[in-house]
Amino acid sequence: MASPERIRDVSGYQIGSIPPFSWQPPGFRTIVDASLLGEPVLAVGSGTWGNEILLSPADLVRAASAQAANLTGSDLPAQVLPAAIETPVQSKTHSPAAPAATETPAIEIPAGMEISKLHLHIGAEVCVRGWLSNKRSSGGMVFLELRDGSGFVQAAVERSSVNEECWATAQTMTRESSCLVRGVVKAEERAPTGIELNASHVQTVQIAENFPIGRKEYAPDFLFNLRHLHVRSKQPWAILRIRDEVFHRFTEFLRNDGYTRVDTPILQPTHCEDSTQLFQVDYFGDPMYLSQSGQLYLEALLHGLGKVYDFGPVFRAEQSKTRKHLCEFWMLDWETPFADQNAAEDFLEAMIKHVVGAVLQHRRQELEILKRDLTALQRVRDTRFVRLELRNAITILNDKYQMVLAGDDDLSAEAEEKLGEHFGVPVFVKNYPYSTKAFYMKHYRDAEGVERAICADLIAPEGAGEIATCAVRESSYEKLVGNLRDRGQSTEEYSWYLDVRRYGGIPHAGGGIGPERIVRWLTGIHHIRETIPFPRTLVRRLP
RNA sequence: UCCUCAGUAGCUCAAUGGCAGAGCAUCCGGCUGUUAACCGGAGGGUUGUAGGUUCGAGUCCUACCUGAGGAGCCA
Repeated sequence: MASPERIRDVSGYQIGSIPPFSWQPPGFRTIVDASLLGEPVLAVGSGTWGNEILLSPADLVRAASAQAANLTGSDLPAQVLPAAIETPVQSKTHSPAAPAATETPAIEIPAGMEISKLHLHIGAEVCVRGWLSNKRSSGGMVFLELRDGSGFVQAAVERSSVNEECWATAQTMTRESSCLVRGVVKAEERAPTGIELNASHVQTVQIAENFPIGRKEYAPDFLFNLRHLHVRSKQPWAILRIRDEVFHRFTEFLRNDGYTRVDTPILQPTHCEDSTQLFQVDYFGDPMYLSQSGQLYLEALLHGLGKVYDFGPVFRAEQSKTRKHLCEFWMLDWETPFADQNAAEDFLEAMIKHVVGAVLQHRRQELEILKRDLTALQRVRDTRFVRLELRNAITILNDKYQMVLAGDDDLSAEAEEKLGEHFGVPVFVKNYPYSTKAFYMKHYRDAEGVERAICADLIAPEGAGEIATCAVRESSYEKLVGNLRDRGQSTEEYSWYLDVRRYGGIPHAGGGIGPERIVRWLTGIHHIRETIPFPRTLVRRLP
């Protein structure tokens, strides 16, 4: 099989590129030889954009190999191909009536090139398919700032180098119109991204109406009312791409470590946490509740599948109105058999570092758009997290930050911020009083007679606050029953959960992560509602 | 749920109790290297709602609505 370098040398194209059909490198003119005609991924199109051929990376490898064997001298395929293979042209609408103004017109869709890959094709003629995110003009020049989801690029349209129709299109195209722009890719330091498309052909797919969001600062309420349109802007783009990276890298880490993803029910008959408020729904006449955590189900699954995690939306009807709370958010719970608290903390730390490292590596452009301080994230990636007993954390806060906290007070938002500021890396605050924690946590009586849960909250720096939590679960049937009774809870409601302890119970530990809080922290974004495509908060239910 | 603040053009904001203003956006015109381009012109108003004080209220008072920030709770 040919190496990527070999393919590039022979063809002048990198793996993954989409050479136009008319392209004919020396000694390689019949790239599509007879042996390739049978490949289903091969597609040739002919339309206003010229004859074009789409090749997958695998095709390129095969093509380069084939060239070495038998390409020389054969020129049959050039005549055979267009008739032999169907064109990838979108079928036209059959409606005899003229389309309404807002209807997307039937057009021939040319092969396109993602903006994020343009830098690999300097000098090539390509077609960018996307939207006009902004437009600037200067006499005989129009600069089209294009967006296709993968990135942003500026196309320069010069009056003297396009036809009348394309010039008129470029001049009159409105912001957010969908369009096809063909041109030669070139390095251009005057362009915002250093790369520019020298446009030869401009065509609109649909002219956009006057877009309600301009290029300026707006109040949050205005933007969230238009969230369905705001997601086209650069800041949401950067945040949601970092969100994607975070979500992906968590599941990647867990899978690589042998964890099985198991999904827990969203409709649940009981509370998982005993403190938070639930959304109630009517379930064929009976009350059910939207999940606030899959934790209890995950513990049952652990006894069948070993290392497990779940990842999905959860719902809390708390009257919380802060920049750290959503009513609908995603939660990742994991559970590890035969693990103790130290193992849970080490695992959580490794997982967070994996995610932070991946975001630094793969989402650099997005972090720069958000003007994020990278050194703070690099320090997190490279430094061991702090581990601290709650009482020691309180001593630090009282001594160094003039706070007045008792030995077993829960940490306030201000206390969390000070703690993050003090260390500059995430801090595990360990062993809270059991009375403030959930009934399923294993607990012990300390030297001063305080009943403490074996647990830790992970507090992130830079004002991010609590981003994750982990704990050892109570594995004794009798003690769990006692925990529920002490709190006045019905053991009948939790009978299935208690049942798990009766058949080969084991010590185990696990935790929960709030990915949106991680995203808020990594992006440095002020409010958590920016970290989810369509936020649900106390005051927001639309769009 | 509690505390604090805000609401004026499509958007961001001005306006001592005395004529309702600017920038951006939109439309028209100009400019062959723009970077939220720039320059010239035009259109655009039930000042959140209801009531009150006053010769006169965007401005003062009361209630309500909406939003923002913070608290508690949590991921």
